[in-house]
Amino acid sequence: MSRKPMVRPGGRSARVQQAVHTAVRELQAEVGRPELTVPMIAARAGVTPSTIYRRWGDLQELLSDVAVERLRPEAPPEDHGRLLDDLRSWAEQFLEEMAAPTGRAYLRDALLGDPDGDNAGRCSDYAAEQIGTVLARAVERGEDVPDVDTVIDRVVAPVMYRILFRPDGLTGAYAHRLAEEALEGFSAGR
Amino acid sequence: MSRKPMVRPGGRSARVQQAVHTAVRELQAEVGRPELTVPMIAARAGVTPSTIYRRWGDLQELLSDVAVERLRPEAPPEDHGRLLDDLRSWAEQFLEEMAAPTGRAYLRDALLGDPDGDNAGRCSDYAAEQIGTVLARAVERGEDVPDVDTVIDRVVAPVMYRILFRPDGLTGAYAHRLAEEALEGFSAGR
DNA sequence: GGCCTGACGCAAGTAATTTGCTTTAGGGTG
DNA sequence: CACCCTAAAGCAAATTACTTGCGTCAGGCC
Repeated sequence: MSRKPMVRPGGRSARVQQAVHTAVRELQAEVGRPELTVPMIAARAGVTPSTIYRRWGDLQELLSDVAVERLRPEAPPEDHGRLLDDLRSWAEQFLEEMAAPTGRAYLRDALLGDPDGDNAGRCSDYAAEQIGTVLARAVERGEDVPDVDTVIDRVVAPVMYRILFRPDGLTGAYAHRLAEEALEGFSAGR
Repeated sequence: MSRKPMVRPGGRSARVQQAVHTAVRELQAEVGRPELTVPMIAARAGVTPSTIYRRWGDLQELLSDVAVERLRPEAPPEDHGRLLDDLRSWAEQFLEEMAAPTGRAYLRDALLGDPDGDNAGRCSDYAAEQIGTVLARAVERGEDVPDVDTVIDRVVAPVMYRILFRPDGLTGAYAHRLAEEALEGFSAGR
């Protein structure tokens, strides 16, 4: 029942979706997010506005789609050979990416135009996947590890909460501390 | 530099603000959030649309204002005579309030139309204040207590994260567990 | 009590959104 | 491979929302 159809690559829908997404990214860079309008995007994408309205409903849902795409991690987390180091480093990068002005903007957009919580769920899945990778590696090495959910509660949630609700004074050190505390009581704990 | 002036009660601005906020709440109940429009609110409040646009900028900022008001806690947390019980009970109520459809909607609105993060900060302050009260009482009793920030990281943040990103399967038991874990290592811990 | 400022009302102009109808691309079937 | 059938796109008119300039008024401050 989503407005985002599962289009096969190569079809016309796919080309339109591609063109529109590209147009959004280009225009975001050129004129800035607050000046963006649906007709402007449509013109750039070589599409009529009504197409966008019909497919995405409104600007916010479209931006939400684009934002989620950009929040998808591009590479698996770095491997430092030890859970504590992996998690610390991942948390730090995660925080830096999300707390940067551009990251925060994407995050807001992703949450914003998301009536059914679908895109938000996707963001959460990305993080869970990354953490799953880190933990799986540690298990492979024979380390004793916590649940993915525990790490989400102890690391991801605090970072997100602070980014969204109290955006001041976020440092890499904070991310490190969270990672360490999340591992207390496990073999990887300090 | 906010668009929300600190109007003294009794002035005309105050009356307009009051009328508009009331109109928003009434119409939210009557027609539902997605059907809300600025002209509709203006008509109900007995005000011209341009007044709303000039004062709030757009619908989202107005809704954000209204939402923050409704998220303000109405009473101090219950006193059960023991930190663990106080925190458990508070966390449960907090979760229930925020996870309910209406609470989630307010939360989203509050975050949503909030360019400067001002309203989000206010929400966080509300929670911090409530927790501060709970902890202060415990100190009064001679209990050993964690920081407000620790409780926020361990209880508030996970609840909020799940509400925003993974809205399924939230139960009071989860809130209890978070409260208990937040107090581990303190005199109130189980 | 009389100015002065900031906020509101009004109305005209501009831009965005919705909608009904037509056209077309491209997948499915024989 | 050609033909239909449907989902999605184009087009254009109608509606609705938003912006803006200017006149007016309330109410705070001498």
